[in-house]
Amino acid sequence: MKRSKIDTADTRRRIVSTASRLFLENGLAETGIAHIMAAAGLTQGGFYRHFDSKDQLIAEANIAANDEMFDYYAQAVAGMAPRQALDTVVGLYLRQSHGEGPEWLCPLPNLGSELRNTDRKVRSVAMDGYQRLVAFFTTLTTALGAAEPHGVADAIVSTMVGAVMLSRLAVDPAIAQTILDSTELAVNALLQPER
Amino acid sequence: MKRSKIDTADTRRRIVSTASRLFLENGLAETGIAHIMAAAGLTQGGFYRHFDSKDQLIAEANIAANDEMFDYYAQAVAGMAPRQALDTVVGLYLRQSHGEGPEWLCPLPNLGSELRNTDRKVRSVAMDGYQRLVAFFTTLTTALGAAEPHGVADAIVSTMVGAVMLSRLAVDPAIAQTILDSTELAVNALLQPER
DNA sequence: TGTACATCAGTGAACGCGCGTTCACTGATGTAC
DNA sequence: TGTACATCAGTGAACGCGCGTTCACTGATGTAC
Repeated sequence: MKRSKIDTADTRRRIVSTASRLFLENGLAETGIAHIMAAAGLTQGGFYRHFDSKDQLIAEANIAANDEMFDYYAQAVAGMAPRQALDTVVGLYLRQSHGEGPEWLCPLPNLGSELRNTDRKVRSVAMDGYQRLVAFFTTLTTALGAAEPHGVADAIVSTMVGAVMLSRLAVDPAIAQTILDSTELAVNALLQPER
Repeated sequence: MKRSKIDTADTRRRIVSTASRLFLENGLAETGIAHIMAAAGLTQGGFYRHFDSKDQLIAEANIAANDEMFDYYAQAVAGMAPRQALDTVVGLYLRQSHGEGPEWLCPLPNLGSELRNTDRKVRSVAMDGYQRLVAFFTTLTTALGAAEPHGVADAIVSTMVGAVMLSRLAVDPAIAQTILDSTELAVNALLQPER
């Protein structure tokens, strides 16, 4: 039966956020429409009242994931000095969905290689997330007086993305932890002023 | 009809190397058995004379990909001093299957997030590749007198894996190149002796 | 060394399954009067 | 404000398709004598 506009908008948001979580946890190919809709408390037939295709949902779910991560950052570093803000964000990124860490997941390390075989639209959403991360860190490295703020920001992002992807692939939790620890040391080293 | 033992072994190797290339280029889920067999000049029915399952082929294809990469490294750096060897391997890794670069692909950045949802066996093959990369770089950073050779090697590998994954996701080739360039700068910075 | 036969690599069709997508239907909502 | 009707969110079943896997069959190879 028809639903009120408010209910309809709620339902749509619920589908997107459920999908975002399932995609990030289990991968795009592993997560079917029927599974997403069931997890959102609906049946699969209703999906196409809200979205044209699975690809459209993938794009929106990635936008939502990025927005959630950056909103979290903005709140977490409000009022902090640049160096403290940078360390905080690196720590949050590396601890994403790891026990005590924040609950969001970044699409880049979690879906990375699967995103390569998607829509142009989805890829550009993913790269937007990348550019936002680099811009965020460039602001901080600039404030810290780095000689090449953009290059350092690029390197920090690549390192974090690689480290999170590898640590989630590791079967042995000790290896996963070592990877993350080495990344924090490396970020510190990259921020030492040039000699 | 039955084939000679030599032909049979040849066929098996051809299937593994064809599969390795297709998996790395197009992803595990995108690459079907029928597609692999056709690319190897066979029909899909013959697949199960050589392998028990697609998962077994994925594991073997990843082992083959790792072996090819490390054989290439061993040849490329033979006789080089540690610093030159390290720069050479970083350059080769970052230029994998990019125009002028080497033709192999490393499973970590190219299949990364897809490997997380596979067999325990496949995951451990992938992590073996990671450990071999770290061991390779640890030997070099130790020879270079780094204060924390293992930590630096870890960071170099995470950075390279993240950078290659991101550069392959980038729609814009200029961005892809910037990511790779920043990575070479970062590796240099990580190798500066501690102050 | 020659012959008769069992083996098994490879073929091509078929299997069941899960996927994304479509569709006829239901009935509360929102609108027109 | 009240009523009659069109809209459309959501249901549940069905669709076609491609996937991994199985199977009966073929005929050259390798083996036993």
